[in-house]
Amino acid sequence: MENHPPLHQHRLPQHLLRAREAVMAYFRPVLNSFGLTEQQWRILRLLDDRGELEAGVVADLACILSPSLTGILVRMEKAGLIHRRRDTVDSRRLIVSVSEEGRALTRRIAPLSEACYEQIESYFGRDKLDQLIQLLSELEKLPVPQGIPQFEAVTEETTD
Amino acid sequence: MENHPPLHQHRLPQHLLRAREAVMAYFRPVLNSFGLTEQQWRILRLLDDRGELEAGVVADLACILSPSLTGILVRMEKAGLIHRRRDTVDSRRLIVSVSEEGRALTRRIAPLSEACYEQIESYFGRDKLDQLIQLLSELEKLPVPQGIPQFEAVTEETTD
DNA sequence: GGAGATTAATTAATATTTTAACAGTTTACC
DNA sequence: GGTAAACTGTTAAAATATTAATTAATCTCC
Repeated sequence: MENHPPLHQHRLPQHLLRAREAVMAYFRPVLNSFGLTEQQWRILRLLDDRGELEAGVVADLACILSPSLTGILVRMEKAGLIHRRRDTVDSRRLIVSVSEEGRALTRRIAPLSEACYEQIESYFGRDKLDQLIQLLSELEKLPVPQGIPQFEAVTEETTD
Repeated sequence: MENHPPLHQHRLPQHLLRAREAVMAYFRPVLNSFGLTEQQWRILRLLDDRGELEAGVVADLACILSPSLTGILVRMEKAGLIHRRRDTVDSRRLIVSVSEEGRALTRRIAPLSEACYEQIESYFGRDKLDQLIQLLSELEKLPVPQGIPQFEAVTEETTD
């Protein structure tokens, strides 16, 4: 029967936001100096790692909603970074892959990205970094909330 | 002389993004059902906690850049959630405070927010939640990167 | 084999992000 | 006392986010 403080004072989303902001302060200038946005870099690395992917998969993995993705992919193709084509079997699907130019750019940026990580590690420590990644990986696996159950607490009869 | 794997495979920013996405999946429907955006909710709670604040402070604490904040505050005032006024001493400064209507809305939402946290805790565990918050708090304190040192590796004369 | 449900991507409309440039105030310094 | 520098917020323009509606293709099942 312990009396815990309210959980919402944890401000988990805000901490995640601010932590990301602190980290991105290191990476952003590098990406921008190559004319890339954060989203474009996420997509480039994804395609470089996994080969060609369906647009929907890119959206999921890169945390970009499909309406945003449509425009981003168009601009990236126009910039020569990727190729877009329709799936021959199911022509609803859009298949995306990195171009040679995009791959070359990725290779140029990778060492600079690694240098950013080393700066961060030198301040934050390898152990805590690993520990943090581990916790985040688990948190990402949170089950999708079922049917807005939050409202049962409000719409159900008040039994007190 | 151990050979660590490349740090950039950690993908820290992406993990922070996806973790936040997983968490916000719980909160977003609640906020949206009250017609609030994430940013508006961050601002409302900030003002409810700390009383009236300068716009610049709101921007810092809520992780919103000032150009975005300008429009958001105008719309929030139009919606009756906040008040805006100029500082009488230094008329450059904009003072923002929550309205009665905004405060009432905050009070209605707070318990639903708490319910979301409890769902998340029941899955993730109190210990790991506390541990994660602790790590994030430290990461937020990363020093601002100094002068884009990443480029010394690229702009220096190629000696090969 | 075809009407209706489902899926994948796109368009539309509005809000927010991001970088840069700008305008109005205040401060500092001579 | 006046001017340049610094500060605070705003506007501008392009990109992205968000929700809803739409299009096109596939699937289901009768």
